[in-house]
Amino acid sequence: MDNLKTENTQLTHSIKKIKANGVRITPQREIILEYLITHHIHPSVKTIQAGISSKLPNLSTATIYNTIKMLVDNELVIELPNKDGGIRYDYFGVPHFHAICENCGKITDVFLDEYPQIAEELEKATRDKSGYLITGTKVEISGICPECQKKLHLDK
Amino acid sequence: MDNLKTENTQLTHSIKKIKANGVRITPQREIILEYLITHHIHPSVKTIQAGISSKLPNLSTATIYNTIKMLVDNELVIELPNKDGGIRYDYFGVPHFHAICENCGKITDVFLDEYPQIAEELEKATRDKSGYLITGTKVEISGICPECQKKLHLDK
DNA sequence: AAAACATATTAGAATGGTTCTAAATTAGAA
DNA sequence: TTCTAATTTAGAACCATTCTAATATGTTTT
Ligand SMILES: [Mn+2]
Ligand SMILES: [Mn+2]
Ligand SMILES: [Zn+2]
Ligand SMILES: [Zn+2]
Repeated sequence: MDNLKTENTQLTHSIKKIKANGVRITPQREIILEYLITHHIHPSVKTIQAGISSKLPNLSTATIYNTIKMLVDNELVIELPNKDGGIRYDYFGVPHFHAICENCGKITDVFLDEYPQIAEELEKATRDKSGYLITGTKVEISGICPECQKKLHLDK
Repeated sequence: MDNLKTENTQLTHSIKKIKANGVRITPQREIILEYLITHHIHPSVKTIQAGISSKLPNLSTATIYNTIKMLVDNELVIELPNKDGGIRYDYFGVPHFHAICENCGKITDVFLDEYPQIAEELEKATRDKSGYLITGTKVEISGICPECQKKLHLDK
């Protein structure tokens, strides 16, 4: 499995980056970060808590929120707020954008070679037209995922 | 003012579209819709309520939420969930995308002639790679608005 | 190694935006 | 005008997120 090596590398590099910013690594922080690196389901806080409950049975939700805030500040994780009031989280290694199912809420990664150039084009237009100082770009495509198309008899 | 004519036209057409779908028009609904068409600040529910309180002093928040849901179902309004837990709303006449200030929360429209083609390119990639049935696309550029750049002494 | 200090974690309370509920009102059809 | 289904309303309920203050842990200093 080549993914494992990549994910180990990502974990090592992320921890180094965090420490370089003078922030402590704790067992809680490392386990939450590892969960985010190894799970690509764009989990909510509740999903993260359930996913690591065997390793950290007494983990407080406050710690998850605090850790995520730290990871966002360190530009390792992005937030994906949704219409249902919750926020989902994504370890943002390789630039990509998202397809979101309006029926089941699933968030699917879309990797496109041209995406960085497209994002740059949109950012340049924003800079020129609005004068904003740009820090990041987010693209979300709404729709119905293949599984829900079947469920709802929308396929073919 | 040429905007006024456009906005009146948008109001008329929107009401026609709603009625065509068999939905009743009430004073509350018309006033909320008119507010959304004539204000481009991407307001929250609370901002909408404050903005029309002279016309509708007893307007319930439930009615605003219900009306917005109806307008979203009728594809006249889009929702912009944000990281602070709230949702902001946008009458979505001409396709465009948004710049969002991380400091003050302001949402600025960006109109770009090439945007519809770019959105179509991203949607095609999503269809091909993920099999989603696409219903809409959203682009959000994060950054610091010109006013906040001055406040924070980030300008020049 | 021990003490002192700074930082992080925890359980539970507080907050606040959104949704729900049930009674009163109203729009539009007949 | 009468009738009925849809809509509005005030306030309660819900639930994700933030806050609080006590406890625990890590880092640095002696
Ligand atoms: Mn992702
Ligand atoms: Mn807009
Ligand atoms: Zn789905
Ligand atoms: Zn600003």
